[in-house]
Amino acid sequence: MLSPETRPWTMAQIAAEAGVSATTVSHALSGKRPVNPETVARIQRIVQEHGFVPNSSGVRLRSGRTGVIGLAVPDIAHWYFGRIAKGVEEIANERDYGLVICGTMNADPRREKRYFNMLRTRAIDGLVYTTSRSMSDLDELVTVAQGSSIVFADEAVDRLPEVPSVTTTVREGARLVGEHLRELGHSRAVVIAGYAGLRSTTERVAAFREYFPTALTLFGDFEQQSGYELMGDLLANDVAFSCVFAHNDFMAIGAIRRLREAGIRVPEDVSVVGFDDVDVATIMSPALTTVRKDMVEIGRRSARTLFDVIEGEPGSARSSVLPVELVVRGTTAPRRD
Amino acid sequence: MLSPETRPWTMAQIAAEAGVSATTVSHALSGKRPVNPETVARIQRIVQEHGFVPNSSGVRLRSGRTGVIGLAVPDIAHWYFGRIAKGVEEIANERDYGLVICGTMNADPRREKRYFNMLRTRAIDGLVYTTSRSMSDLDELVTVAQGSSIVFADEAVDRLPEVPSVTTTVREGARLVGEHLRELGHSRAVVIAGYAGLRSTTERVAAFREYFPTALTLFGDFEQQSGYELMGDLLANDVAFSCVFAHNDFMAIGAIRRLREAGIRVPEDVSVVGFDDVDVATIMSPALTTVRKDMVEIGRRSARTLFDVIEGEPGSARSSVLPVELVVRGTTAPRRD
DNA sequence: CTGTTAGCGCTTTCAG
DNA sequence: CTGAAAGCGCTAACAG
Repeated sequence: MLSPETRPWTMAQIAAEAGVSATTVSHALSGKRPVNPETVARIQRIVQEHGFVPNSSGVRLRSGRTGVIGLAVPDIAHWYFGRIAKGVEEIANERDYGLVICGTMNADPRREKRYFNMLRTRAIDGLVYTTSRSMSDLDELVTVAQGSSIVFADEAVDRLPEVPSVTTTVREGARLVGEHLRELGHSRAVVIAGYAGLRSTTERVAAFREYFPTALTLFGDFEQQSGYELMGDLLANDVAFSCVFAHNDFMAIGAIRRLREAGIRVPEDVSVVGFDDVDVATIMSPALTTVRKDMVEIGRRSARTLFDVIEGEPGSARSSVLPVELVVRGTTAPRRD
Repeated sequence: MLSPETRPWTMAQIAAEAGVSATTVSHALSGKRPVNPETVARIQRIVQEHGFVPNSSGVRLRSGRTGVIGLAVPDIAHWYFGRIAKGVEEIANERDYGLVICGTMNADPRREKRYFNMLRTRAIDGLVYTTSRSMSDLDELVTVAQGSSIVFADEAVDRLPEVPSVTTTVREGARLVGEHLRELGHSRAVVIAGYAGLRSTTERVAAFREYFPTALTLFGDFEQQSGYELMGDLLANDVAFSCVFAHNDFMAIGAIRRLREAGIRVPEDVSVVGFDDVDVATIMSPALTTVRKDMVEIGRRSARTLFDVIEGEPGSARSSVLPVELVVRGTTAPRRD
């Protein structure tokens, strides 16, 4: 770019310069076999001088490994997946792996094909896969999963039970919410749920029903707007309720906005609980009662599990389920008639 | 992983199976030279059957290109850098490039070394570099920048004027803020600025001074907490002001929180303006008056510029400066005595 | 239309 | 302690 043609030095050139063979340079740098200290010193000097670093394509072809893992997320700009990415990146970096991010744009098939191919072409050694909705091309994933290193983060895929996953106790989270609202004296609840196709949605709906068996359940898309609109529908239809369980904080925030516009106070008239514990939950006023999921930890754990798959004893990679925690803040209050 | 040893097929094996040479397989797949249609068909079939895809390490070693670009960001989980990443990813994907994300953890030297090395080892073809503070190891960057493809996103580096950058008209943004507050009748302002070492900070401070020449300026770190604390200092010292210009929305939000705790109303008693226009700015109430920067577009433009550097005519890559826009919402109001 | 050869840059036998 | 040679998987020149 700046200098027109700065072809980097090759090991052979360094070797020539040092008056030794490439083999010796290789070993001097890796320490994988004894080399005369003087020779090492000389090589080091020349390496320093030219800023030589072994070309990674050569190393990769030779070793059959890339030193890179992939992370597939629907949208990297999303708070939720950003946190996961942070955790994955942290561990990858620790292990001296690179991380390539594949945005799936909410399951755009062309995009998905692309990172499946990265696995197939051995451009990456493994993949952490996340999704916020049901897969567009599950069949292809099933094929690719054979003989590849994959870990599902946050959401497992039912059809692939053998693939390790890192999930959370969402069922327990929903129970905590139900219990909390019951203790506050509420008896009529509505649920603004996540995607209908996700296991985590089904589980939460079922668990919440243990406390509110007849709770009306509407399915949204995890975006604020959908919480807003679904709440609008509820109000337009005169549904009677004194509390809302939203399957994530963004939808909860949207629902609260809609309630306020209708002159309904939160938490005085209606209690609202979210899920995930986004940053905003503490900023808003009143602060949002929610269920905390440690997204960064999900990322970390997923990456570690992936490395178990890649480097560990066969079968050493185990699925794990991380705990969640109810955080009671200001959007829930005792029922008032 | 699942199947114990599924070594992928090599081109040579496919060739043997098809009764042709590897060369022919290569050309049949790439179309770079005519191949007998029947032969092509046969090869296609075998390729399909075994799910063959050319090993990328081989291709890379041969071609000298990796088909991957890097993105260095302080923290991928941060709203700001997530947006940039989204834009970069979008364009990379469009060009069939992979994107590796390098978290610099706010300029951790070990981390920075790591992705500089990726450039050096030719593990990536180019790098989009962002920073939120002054560089930890500018000298190393200067060295690496020689003969490598780099683009600075969002913040240019003064010592490297030849490196293309994509920035915004922050100066103009600060002027708009000054003008707006003047028009509302304010005469005493304080500034909660960004890192002192950044050009964008200096520029904004200077531009705002055109309207409020004596505005007290405190430097923060772009985090909410710092806006909160700096506002605390201002209050503790009885500084007289009726409006605040914060260099980003998070600090603005922190400052507002602190003002409220002190019983000072926004915007009735004090007007507050942020910068960037984060999602939360619209959610909070009153909604935040701020200056909108299109972060995703910065990402896109940076990636395009990087591809100009990598693939374009030498010298075809140009720095660009994107516009910003004042968004007047609810946290600013006419001065009241 | 097709094959042979060579070589990208590296590491690892095997042989001194 | 060191080197020569082979080969990872692919493709471009050079022959047919």
